[in-house]
Amino acid sequence: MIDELDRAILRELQKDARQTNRDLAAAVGVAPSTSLERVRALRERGVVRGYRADVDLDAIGRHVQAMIAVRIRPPSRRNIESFREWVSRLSETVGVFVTSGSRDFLIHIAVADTDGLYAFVIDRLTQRPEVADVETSVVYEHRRAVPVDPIRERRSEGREPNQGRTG
Amino acid sequence: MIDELDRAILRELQKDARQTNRDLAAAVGVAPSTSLERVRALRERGVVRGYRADVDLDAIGRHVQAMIAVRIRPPSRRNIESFREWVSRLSETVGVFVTSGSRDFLIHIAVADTDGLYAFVIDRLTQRPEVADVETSVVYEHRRAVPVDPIRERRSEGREPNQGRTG
DNA sequence: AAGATCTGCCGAATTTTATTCGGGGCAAAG
DNA sequence: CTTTGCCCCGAATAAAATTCGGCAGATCTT
Repeated sequence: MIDELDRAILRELQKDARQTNRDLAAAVGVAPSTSLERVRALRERGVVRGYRADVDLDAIGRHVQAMIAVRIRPPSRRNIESFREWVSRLSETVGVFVTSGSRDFLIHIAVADTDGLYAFVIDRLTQRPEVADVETSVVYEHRRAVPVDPIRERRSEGREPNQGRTG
Repeated sequence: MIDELDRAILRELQKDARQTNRDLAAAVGVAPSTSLERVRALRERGVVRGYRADVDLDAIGRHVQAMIAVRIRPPSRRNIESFREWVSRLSETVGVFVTSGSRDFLIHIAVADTDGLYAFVIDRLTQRPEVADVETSVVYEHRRAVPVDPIRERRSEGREPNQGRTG
């Protein structure tokens, strides 16, 4: 389903999703028309959901990031989904993880300063009656990785990419 | 520093970082040459760090995601930085948060299945002597948000964008 | 208040890139 | 050994990015 050429393309598009198709083709070692077709297929199959700018939160005035663990009581579907929708829409929210374990949500937020962090917790979160418990951790650093490598790939029946002629 | 036009551009580039500059210009209501210049400036100033493809982890065979809280003992700079570098490079790792609070790291991973999750914890993490405590939470869902809106903006001396002539 | 100056926007011309499409090689199937 | 299918390639066309001279409005200067 996903061959080595696809993976190479995904790696490149993680590094720079806006590089020209010519550069992409050169980087992965195929003709531009080939990489164009592969990228189109990856999008159509939903492997690539889209392309996003990577914005420096500090540069747009959000100098403080935090991860907030929240417990919902009772953790009914109704409460979970309702809270998820609500928190996703807050302007402070950068990401939302719905989790198992002792906490139901991990909310990644970015705010202007520590006052903003405090205000988020005591003004926003505690507004919600289903929020039973909150634990805040300041995020000192956040790094993203490039998850494209094959993970203990189960042997698939798919063909490897045809190398064809090279001239 | 960041005016409303910049913010509109950032919002658009969150929706689709690969839309053509013409479309971007139309979406934010300026000429293509103007939006091109703005985007170039945003990149040069470091507001936009780059552009990344949004890859569906499930579609590339990583069916299980988890958030793993790790405590490092002793939490010395040496141990923290060494662990951060090491964990960032693992193929399972999607993101790494360095945090305050009772845990020093939050590691977002994506693996093939629950076996892979178990293996990550007992084979990888416990290999490291500085890892004192590990707590795993399965991630049922992960949503990203679009953090571009102004957050309690301090009044800055920057000029608002000149609207100029419209014809 | 009037002129000078600066900033940012515009639009046409040029350069670069994306996109399309017919054809060929390799591999598996018959 | 022939057929079939898949993937890749490269040239031609269409579309987009990029450059740049010039203008409008705001601010500064005198």
